[in-house]
Amino acid sequence: MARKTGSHSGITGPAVREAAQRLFAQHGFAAVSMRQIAADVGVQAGALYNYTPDKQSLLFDLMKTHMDELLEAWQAEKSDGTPLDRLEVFTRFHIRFHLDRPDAVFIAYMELRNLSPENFAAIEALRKRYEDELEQILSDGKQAGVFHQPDTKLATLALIAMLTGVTTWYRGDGRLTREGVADLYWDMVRKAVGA
Amino acid sequence: MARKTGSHSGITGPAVREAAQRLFAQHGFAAVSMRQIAADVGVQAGALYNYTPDKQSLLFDLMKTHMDELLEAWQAEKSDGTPLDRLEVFTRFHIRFHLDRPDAVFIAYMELRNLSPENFAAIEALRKRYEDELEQILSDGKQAGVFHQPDTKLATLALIAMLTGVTTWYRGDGRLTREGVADLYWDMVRKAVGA
DNA sequence: TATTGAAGTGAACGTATGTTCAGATAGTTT
DNA sequence: AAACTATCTGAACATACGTTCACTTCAATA
Repeated sequence: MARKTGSHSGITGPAVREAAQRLFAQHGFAAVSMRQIAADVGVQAGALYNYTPDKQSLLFDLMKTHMDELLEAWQAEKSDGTPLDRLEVFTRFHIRFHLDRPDAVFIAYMELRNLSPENFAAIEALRKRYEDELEQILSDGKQAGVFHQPDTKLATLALIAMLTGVTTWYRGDGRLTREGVADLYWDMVRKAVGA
Repeated sequence: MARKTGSHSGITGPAVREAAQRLFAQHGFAAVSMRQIAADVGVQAGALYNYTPDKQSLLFDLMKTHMDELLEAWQAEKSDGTPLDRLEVFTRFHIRFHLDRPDAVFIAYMELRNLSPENFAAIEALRKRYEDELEQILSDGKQAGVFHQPDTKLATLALIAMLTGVTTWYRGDGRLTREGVADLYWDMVRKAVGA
């Protein structure tokens, strides 16, 4: 957490978090040293401790912020239409949000092991809340007779894995636009639940 | 690589690889020390260097062996039926193979960043060969008019991500059997490609 | 029984780690 | 101009790392 206000030249809390996010995503949490992060923001290692109590908190802050933003963005985007409409909105939202934050997504999925037990539980709870949003849509759609997945919980996990996978291969300079990718995933999601 | 034959009490090459696999999967490659691996097999750190030239080679051996086994097992399992039959065989094979090796799968997907460039290229080539197996099935099925995915390459990546995701949540003591899980994934895969 | 040689020990190597802190630096306030 | 205070440096702390190696151990061989 940053101090009140920078008084001289100075780096910023966000700058530290951005550098950490980039480096953690590129090399992994355990493989990145505080000195590397410091060098990236142009400062000595000791100065980082004005912005974070320790390295572990830096990781947790990144993951917590990411999950909070995910849930908040979804609350702002979700709508009240038919299950089919809601599923399409969810699919396109998920693709867009994740393509916008490849580093944060990578960290959120890969560095869970490096969290302390309490921190891990906190992140898992947020992840579950997000999964529940999709599960509710699938559940409503099945009740309405428009979706036909035999197991709603498994379908939830399978679809999220499929959608999140986009971050592992999509490159902005490839043959597909972001909208094109979303269209194609939506086609598969809709069919997968039998709608 | 292990020496010819143990002459006294002795650990074994496989024992070292198994300990490394378990620990790498649990805590991550960079977070596990050679001393931890040594302690796990009941030996001092220096003794490990009778079985591997260095830590990096230990990781590469694990990933290479995993990918070789994956491709070899698939070659033994794949059949010559209709595209729909072949897709079902692939789906059930993938689920079964991956559920049998959660640690190896975890490492193969999470530790790519810790490989040297040459080692990375080698693993990526093997992964691509596996993806091509599924892509060929999807391509044949589309040509035959039985599958209807608009983009075969994306469908390949999406389906593999969906199927591989099973390792992140499946626990043997849960409510679903391995066969039940395979049935449910097969239902989604079939529908997702419009068959 | 004497010899061999692979397997393992335990200490050492140089280097790197996360974190702390006294002191220097320099805007801001009085 | 003086006092204040947030910021950053640079050195130091204890600990850990991957790797090497002279030496011991001990089953198998001759």
